[in-house]
Amino acid sequence: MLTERESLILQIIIDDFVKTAHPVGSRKLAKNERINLSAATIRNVMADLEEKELLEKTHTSSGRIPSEKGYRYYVDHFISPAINDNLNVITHVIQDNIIELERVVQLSAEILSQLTNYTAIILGPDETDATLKQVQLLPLSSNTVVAILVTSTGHVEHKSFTIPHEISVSDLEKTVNILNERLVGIPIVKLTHALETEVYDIMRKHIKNYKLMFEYIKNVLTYEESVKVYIDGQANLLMQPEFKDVEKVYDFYCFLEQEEAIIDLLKDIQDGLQVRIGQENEVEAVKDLSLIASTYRLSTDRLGTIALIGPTRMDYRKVIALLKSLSRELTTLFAEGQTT
Amino acid sequence: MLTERESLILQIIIDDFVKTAHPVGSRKLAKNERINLSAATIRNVMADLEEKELLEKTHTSSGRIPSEKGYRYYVDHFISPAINDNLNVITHVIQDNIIELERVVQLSAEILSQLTNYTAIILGPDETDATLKQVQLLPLSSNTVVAILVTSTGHVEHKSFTIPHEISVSDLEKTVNILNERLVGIPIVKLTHALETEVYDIMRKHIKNYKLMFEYIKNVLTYEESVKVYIDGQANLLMQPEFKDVEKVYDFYCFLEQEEAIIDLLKDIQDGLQVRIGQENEVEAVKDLSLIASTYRLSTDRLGTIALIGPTRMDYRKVIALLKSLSRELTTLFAEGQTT
DNA sequence: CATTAGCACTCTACACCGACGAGTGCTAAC
DNA sequence: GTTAGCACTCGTCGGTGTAGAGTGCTAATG
Repeated sequence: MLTERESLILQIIIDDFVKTAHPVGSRKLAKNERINLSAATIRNVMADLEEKELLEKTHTSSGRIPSEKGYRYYVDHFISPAINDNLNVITHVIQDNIIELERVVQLSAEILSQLTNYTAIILGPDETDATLKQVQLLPLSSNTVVAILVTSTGHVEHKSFTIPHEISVSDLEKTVNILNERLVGIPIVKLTHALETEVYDIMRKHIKNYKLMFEYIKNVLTYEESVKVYIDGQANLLMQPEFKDVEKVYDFYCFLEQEEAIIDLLKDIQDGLQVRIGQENEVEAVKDLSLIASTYRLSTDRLGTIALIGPTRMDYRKVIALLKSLSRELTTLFAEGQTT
Repeated sequence: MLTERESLILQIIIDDFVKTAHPVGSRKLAKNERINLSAATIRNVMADLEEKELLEKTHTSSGRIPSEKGYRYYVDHFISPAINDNLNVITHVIQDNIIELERVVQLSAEILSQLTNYTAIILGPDETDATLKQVQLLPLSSNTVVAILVTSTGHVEHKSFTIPHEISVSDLEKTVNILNERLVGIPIVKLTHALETEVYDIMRKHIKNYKLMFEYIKNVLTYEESVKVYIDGQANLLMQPEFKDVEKVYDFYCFLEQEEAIIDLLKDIQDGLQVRIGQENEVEAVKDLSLIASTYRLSTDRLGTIALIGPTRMDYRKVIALLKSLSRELTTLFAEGQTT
């Protein structure tokens, strides 16, 4: 445990470093109004804090910078969990009283990244246990068809195909009927299986070109990614001094290009708010960045994730308050429906 | 016009500079097998080429680098328009004989960026003159609805809403029927107008909460962006030496974050292949990069754009061949439908 | 007359040096 | 316990010198 004085100094050092990105020295601290100690005393305290691994030096005679452990301490002890000012960030922006869910999420990412100057990532809910609500095959021209697949959660997937002449319109219609009869209500992930056990035989009886048709249907019903990823403010991080060398930028951008990696990073964010500082992240490309993540609730059983990525030197207090507020706001927004 | 010798030297200089990114000097050129001249002679030729503004120096005693005009000359004179090797880049990759259009386009962008190490941008076709094919409102739970809108071109748009209790399921059904009766076949851009002239009165007669409902419908039918943008290989450019300073990276990435800007950049790419070198681009953020763009045809009247962005020091020959080949390939792919 | 060898010149990249300043740790005095 | 003072460390910045790559010009050459 830290003494009162140590706490104060650690806090001021972090606040200062977050602002300036320069190591902070004892003289500078001594000038701070909140401290009435000489530089020498402060040096002693700083030495103690360094011994406790909360501070680091960049070289033997430099000022101190917070270590990751230092940030961790800051987050755990200096940020009151009670900050619950509802900032109404979103509600302020939505003038329209009609809420289009996807748009709201996208907007949230935008706002978040603009307000913080970090990179915002929002995941839609995991749709893996949704069930099939409806299948539709709509012919567009003589040889193209658009297939539309709706899940119980309102997720819509569509694919356009060019189809061979062997397949007739009436066969398409018949097939859709069969699918809707047999497959509605089945979990998305089990569709391909159900297709083979439930549908194949029926198709064989009623459809002329059933083999070819079956291949198409299988393709339509093959579910791909289950989570939607929204990113905003990618370029923001480039302005941070920790990104001055292109190497780091490259690693990070490669990471952002892979949706799976992003999902991987955020997969174990459960209820509540999490802060992961530097090495605490398991994903290599984020190991010298910090992640603040929280969940929001689209409906009782559909959880989305909302996150910010920035340098470890990050304004945790502000970001945490913001994210907390936003995730709460999103949840109530989706729960209540529109606010007339 | 250039002499034989000048042509050769210009060509070799550009080829070399494209490979190494270092200014090329006379001694280095003299060693090239394709040239049997002394360094001094070459220097004279280079001076001539510089006078014609095809070459530049980075400082008084440096080797030469191509100017933008030099690249332009290279592209116009040294790249035979006849390169028509069908590389079958796409067809090689699609093992599956079922073609999902959107996936193909996405895949193309991926392949293109991987093969070239530049950034690939593909635009879907302009959908502004498509007409409405179908509207659907599917209730998901007591207070959520998903609206699905299909155009004649197979474009599917969907929006999820939370709706107030005042609106009943039967009213929803009635509304959808009215919409499909009255609006199918109308161009997307004119939907909001048609809604007010054609539908409002009918709704008033048949729907209980017609005013509120109308607001929702209006929202559903409001068309947003008309062109889809696929980007791949954003990070690629970071490896190019011309991106070593973060400033440039920042500008470029800000550009990529704005879809409108991208569409703006590519809007006047018409039939055929275009090469825009550096300043030839009108968009500020791309003024020191080069753009190679071509069109592909999804169906008779639906044109998409496929483009590569890289440094002006670019392997034009390779890129042009590749893009030509790919755009042709896409066009035939979509025209023929699947190749069984 | 085109080509080439030679030479003086220019400019960059790089390493090195020294001064300066910010900061530390330690010790002795308050 | 706190502070002033001092020696010491290290990074930054400007200047300086050298090596190397490259040029332009001129005079010699075939």
